[in-house]
Amino acid sequence: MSKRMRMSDSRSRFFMALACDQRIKILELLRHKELCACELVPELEIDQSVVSRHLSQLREMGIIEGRKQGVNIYYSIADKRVLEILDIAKQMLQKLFEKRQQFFSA
Amino acid sequence: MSKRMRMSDSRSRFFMALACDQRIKILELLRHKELCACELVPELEIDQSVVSRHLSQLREMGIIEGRKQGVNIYYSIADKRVLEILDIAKQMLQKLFEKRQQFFSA
DNA sequence: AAATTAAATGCACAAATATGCAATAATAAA
DNA sequence: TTTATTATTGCATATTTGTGCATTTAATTT
Repeated sequence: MSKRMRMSDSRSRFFMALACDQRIKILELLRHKELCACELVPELEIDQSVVSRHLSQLREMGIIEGRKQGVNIYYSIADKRVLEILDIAKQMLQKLFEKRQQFFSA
Repeated sequence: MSKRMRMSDSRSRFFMALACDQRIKILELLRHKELCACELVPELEIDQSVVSRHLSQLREMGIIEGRKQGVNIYYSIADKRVLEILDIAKQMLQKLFEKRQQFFSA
């Protein structure tokens, strides 16, 4: 057993999957329509292999799912509740921003 | 600008604050009553300095807040919606677990 | 003032993460 | 079969993160 044991609880792993700009952007892009990796690459402006890995992570956590069609794999949100989480986080950050702004202008 | 630019979006930083066992445990401990760092140390079984840093991170994201009283700083949940997020994540993972178990026993 | 308790900070280090490049695998189209 | 397109995987690397130890700062108590 190492000195430090990170990521043993499932929820911390779940949130880790959301703790990345690109993956959040992927989820927002998938919010309304399914897309394949090759369509996501130009949007995210990172290497195709990196997009593939981000998609893997989200899929492993059951957040998205893939539908194979020909050479493509079309991804979509597997559990819509993740969108609820994204929305609550946005609200919380908005509130925090207002509170901090108020503090600095007082 | 470096080759890689992580963590520029506020939400990814927010989820990063939740992407750690100890910090989730802190939030669960604070769910019903406020506690000071010195009370959290024995529960988490990590160094006092580390607990202090975890608390800082959660506070910076507006998730918890501290109330100073004497030498102690009593921490509590600043925005209850984070508990909603924790609960939704738990539900999602439970569902995922059931789905995967079903898959492996089919 | 001195001692005590609590919290924060500087420093070093191991582990994890995101990334790009290159190569491979899988599938469809010619 | 060959070619083209798409997705995954192996490898190397820079950055980030979590951690502990030691020290410092802050506040109370003696």
